[in-house]
Amino acid sequence: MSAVLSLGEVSGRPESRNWLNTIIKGDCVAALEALPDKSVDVIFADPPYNLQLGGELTRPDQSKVDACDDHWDQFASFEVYDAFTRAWLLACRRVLKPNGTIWVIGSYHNIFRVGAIMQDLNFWILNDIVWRKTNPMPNFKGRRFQNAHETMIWASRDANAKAYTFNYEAMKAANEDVQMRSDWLFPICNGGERLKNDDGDKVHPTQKPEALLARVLMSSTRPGDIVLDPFFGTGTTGAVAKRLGRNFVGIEREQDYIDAASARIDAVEPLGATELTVMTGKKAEPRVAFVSLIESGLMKPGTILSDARRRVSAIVRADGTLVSGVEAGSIHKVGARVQGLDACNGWTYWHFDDGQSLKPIDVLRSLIREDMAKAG
Amino acid sequence: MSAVLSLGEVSGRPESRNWLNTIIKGDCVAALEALPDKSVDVIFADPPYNLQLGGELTRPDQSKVDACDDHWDQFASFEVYDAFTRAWLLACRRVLKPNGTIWVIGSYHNIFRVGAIMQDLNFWILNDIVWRKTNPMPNFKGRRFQNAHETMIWASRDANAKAYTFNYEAMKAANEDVQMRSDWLFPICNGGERLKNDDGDKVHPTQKPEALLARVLMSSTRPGDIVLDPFFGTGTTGAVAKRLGRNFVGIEREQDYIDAASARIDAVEPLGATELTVMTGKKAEPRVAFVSLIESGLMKPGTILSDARRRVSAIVRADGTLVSGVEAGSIHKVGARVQGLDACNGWTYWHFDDGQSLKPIDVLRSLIREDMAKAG
DNA sequence: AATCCTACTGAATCGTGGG
DNA sequence: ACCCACGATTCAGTAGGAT
Repeated sequence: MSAVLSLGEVSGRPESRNWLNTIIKGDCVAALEALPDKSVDVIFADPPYNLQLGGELTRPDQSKVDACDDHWDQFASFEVYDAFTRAWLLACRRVLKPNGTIWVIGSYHNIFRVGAIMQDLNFWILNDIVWRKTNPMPNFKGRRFQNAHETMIWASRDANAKAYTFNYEAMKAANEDVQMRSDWLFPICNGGERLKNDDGDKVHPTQKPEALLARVLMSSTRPGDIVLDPFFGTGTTGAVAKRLGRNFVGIEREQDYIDAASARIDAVEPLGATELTVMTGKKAEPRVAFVSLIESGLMKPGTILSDARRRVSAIVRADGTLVSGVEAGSIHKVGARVQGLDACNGWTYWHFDDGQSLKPIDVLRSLIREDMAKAG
Repeated sequence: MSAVLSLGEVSGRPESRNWLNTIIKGDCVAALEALPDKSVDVIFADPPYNLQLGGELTRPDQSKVDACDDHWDQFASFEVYDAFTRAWLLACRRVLKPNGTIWVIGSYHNIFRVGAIMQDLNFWILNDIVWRKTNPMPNFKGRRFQNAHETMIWASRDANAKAYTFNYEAMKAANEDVQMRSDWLFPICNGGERLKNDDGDKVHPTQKPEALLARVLMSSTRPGDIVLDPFFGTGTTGAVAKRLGRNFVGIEREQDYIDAASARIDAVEPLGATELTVMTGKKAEPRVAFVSLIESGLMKPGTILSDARRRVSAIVRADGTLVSGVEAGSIHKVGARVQGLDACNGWTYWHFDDGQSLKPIDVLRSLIREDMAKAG
């Protein structure tokens, strides 16, 4: 079974990390306070939604809807819920690395309060993501629109944390080569994935689908990252993290949920390194200085470069700068000046003649990068 | 031109309503305070989003993105924005009829604060609606998911206000005969619908598509209702309200927007009554007592009724009650008892044999209702 | 064997009107 | 205010048994 730690067993010493890939049993805020500062890369939080349900709800066939009326979802007032929310978000903030990000999922019952508090605590919202359900529960009384989605807030630690992980190219490739949008379509957690106890009842009333977590982790973490889930429940976050080669830490109060999560995670087979290689765009690739083309002999000083239509030309100087008429400077700056623009990507703007046709100098950069990759 | 009222011209006397189908020029809160209590059916509000833009944003081709950097979208802090939001929401609340509803649209920059404040002010959220854009602006820097949606909150005045308007049947009919979901797909406003000035520049930076407003008003208002828009802008709400046979009131500070809105609304041709007839369900039809079937001779005492499969039968008594075995009572109560359920719609459960087949007694109720309609 | 029928279920702030 | 009768209202999917 996956290790389960009681609160007293958690080592707060940064070098220990005995809490890695374990479930910490205890209150969310107390457990968070046992973890060291700036120790996790990403947090996924699925807090109580504070549904304020009235009486019972029946379907048109008079069957009863099995509502989420668990004690842990009950709060006396908005004030109490807000205080709870502020406490766990603040504790999360301390544990999060400076360039880490946090995801919080909710519905209209709670997500507005959560989002406002996140902003108040200086988290910087990067996106709100809509999980569109393919198969939501209908509105049985015909008094509202069918509540067919939930909302996730994705935020960095603060507005200045620019170096958070976002696997833009991988998301784009996974989405027919267009940018991944802020609305995602997934079925609710059903069928074989849904954990049931011996009586055939669901173990947890609000188990999230693994596909949702997989997209969250694939987009905002790298293999080996540490993912914290302060409301672990039956461990969807842990199961997906393990499968995707990420480390997890879960916090959970209820022993039933811990037992189910632990067994579930044990059964997960991690994917191999090849499957996990994240598609990266140019951003993640090493920077190449234009001068290194000259240094490596791929480009000779004095070479004449031009734009794709040979309307503008420039001469390569030995120091890696370019001259075009009166303009001199980097490939980017000169490219911008000759076009009268503020900026320009010189790698794609400037071309060289290889004897047959004009090719962008970017192809030479690719050769350099291949060499860099071989060198490890 | 549509009438434009200055603040002093607004009549606060309930019987005057000289502000109907006008644009009130002035500050939002001040103008709201000039309107009488409980005087509007629905409010649609598109408040400033408080975008906190950093520097300029350029596309990959180095063209500049024309951001919404207007003075009215600038707030010094979250506190200032919150105070502003609370003030206009509170003013709206007083003006709203007890069974009225309010729509507020926003993005992740402001919608969480707005939603939390709405809850604090005791508005009762009915749905959050996601407007999915078919053609959102891309994320040019590749650092986030494409922000492809905006969020609307639909709320009643308080939790006890149950008699708000929701045209459930019309929405369902408009959606391939399944319930309308909380995620709506529309293009952003451009092309001929987008108002441009003589220079070809857009008149308003955030003009909303008429299709969005049309669904809002078709779902939550009836012809003749009064729709208030406290941030009228270029009058999309007014134009759609007029077209759909609803009355509008707009509040706007900027003369340029007022001029554009006024001319725009003048050009709108209202639809006729036939086109505007709202599809309704059984809920809207008059109640019929089962005994009136007997009184009118459509059903004779002693008739034997059964369920659709002839598994259960019952005898009609002269007083409009039913007997089935030991159970006796109304068609609903006996229907529930014989099925072991808490409730049952006797009109659809019980059937009679017309010599050819079993028909639900509901067809007889329809005949009664036809007679009632003829009689006026 | 393939198809059909029935039962069940999912984070739900889910009615109206007369006495 | 509460109480109670009336009677309106569901989509996608899974599971298992019947045809």
